[in-house]
Amino acid sequence: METDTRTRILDAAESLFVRHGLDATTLRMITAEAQANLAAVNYHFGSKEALIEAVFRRRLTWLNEQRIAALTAFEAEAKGAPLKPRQIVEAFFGVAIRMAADRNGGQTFMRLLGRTYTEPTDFIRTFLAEEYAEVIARFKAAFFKALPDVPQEEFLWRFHFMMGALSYAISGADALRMLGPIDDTDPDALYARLMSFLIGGLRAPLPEVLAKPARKPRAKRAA
Amino acid sequence: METDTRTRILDAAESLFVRHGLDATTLRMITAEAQANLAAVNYHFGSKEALIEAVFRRRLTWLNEQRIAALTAFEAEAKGAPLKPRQIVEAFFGVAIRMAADRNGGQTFMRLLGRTYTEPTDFIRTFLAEEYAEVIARFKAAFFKALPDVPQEEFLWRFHFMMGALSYAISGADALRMLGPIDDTDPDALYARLMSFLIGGLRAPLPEVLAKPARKPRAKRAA
DNA sequence: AAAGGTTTCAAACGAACGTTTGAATGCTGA
DNA sequence: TCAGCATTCAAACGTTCGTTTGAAACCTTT
Repeated sequence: METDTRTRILDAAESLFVRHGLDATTLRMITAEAQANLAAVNYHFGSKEALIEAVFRRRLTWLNEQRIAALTAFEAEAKGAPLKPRQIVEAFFGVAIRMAADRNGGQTFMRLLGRTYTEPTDFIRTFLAEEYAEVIARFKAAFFKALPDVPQEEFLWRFHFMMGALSYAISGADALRMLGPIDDTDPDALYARLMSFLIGGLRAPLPEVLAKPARKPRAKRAA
Repeated sequence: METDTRTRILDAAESLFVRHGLDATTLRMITAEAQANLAAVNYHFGSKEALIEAVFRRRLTWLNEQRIAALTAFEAEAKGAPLKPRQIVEAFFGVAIRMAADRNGGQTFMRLLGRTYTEPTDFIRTFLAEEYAEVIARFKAAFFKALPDVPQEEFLWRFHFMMGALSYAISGADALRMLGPIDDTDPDALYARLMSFLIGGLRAPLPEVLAKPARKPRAKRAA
């Protein structure tokens, strides 16, 4: 066998989680694809939950380190001056898009990660919150410094929307095909498209609802 | 009992699907919350899959009818002239946001819907594609007419990104809390924020990768 | 080559799942 | 009032899940 059992299980689990979801993927499917014995999962990882965490940790830790490294590089270059929003977006989302383009497993993993942000399962939420704590703190600080005129709450929402766009850009390939025939094989084009969209949304004029009017501020008769 | 068993099951299922996901929600949890017998699900719906479809169909059909009605109203008003992009965005995303603000079940449902776009399960994908076919066709046509200068493929991607932002705006409330303490109780503010972001992204300048350069068009040394 | 620790394996475990059954109960129209 | 259909109910069905077990196989070290 080329690689050891532990790695083969991680690869098979990652791939199957993307295709069928976490719950619908059984240990029997995983061990079959990994050409390992059923008991191997519990031997090497302890439980299915622990396996899931291991699958995420293997790449997510690295991804967030890359993000922080990219941000740190920009900050060193700026010598204390605020960064340009485009640079911060690049450090956070660009790194992710690039990892999603990596044929060596990164692609599979990012599709999994994208649809896991909104996963309701408790232990996953807790796990993700821990893994993201540092990177979120760093990027929040950088953005607040770069956009001092944007209210912080306003920015957090926009960051949230940007995460949604990223998530769909990466893992919504199937949902995308619902819209019509489309080419999603060119990672450079995807990178350019998403960055352009994100910057556009981030720099959009602020909505004028910062103070709440009477009842319905803009009750358009649309529906 | 106030409502009939069928409706109580639909309500309980909807609520539990949001909290635990489709797979992790068992028929026993549903019937317990609905104060119904376990066999009632199979009696009234036939199977768990059929129940899931019923939960979605109950509100999704209505939502898409509202979207088409809103678009039709704008088009009648415009008398053959292209709509303003803002109007089309309003008709598609505004209606969804408004439904997500509706306390009477719509809120719960939209959170469920948001995280189901990327669901990998086959029968759900097929079902959603059918439910969306008409509304997608109508809105694609309207957008192409309104933005003749934007390449169609480019627009489809932006529409896809916008769906991602909408999805997170509605169902990513938990993921949002990862970013810090934030108020997501004001639907009018959410509406204004998302619309502003979406229009900004939609109208962003086109990326300059429409023709593919040599190898790496912008290989920034970011990471 | 024997010992000791690590990894694999086939088999089985109890628990929980969706579904089915057949009898009991409720409701409606003649 | 009572037949006839619709609904509810407790119980059980067969399956599949994650996990455990104890022996076999493998690999290293002396």
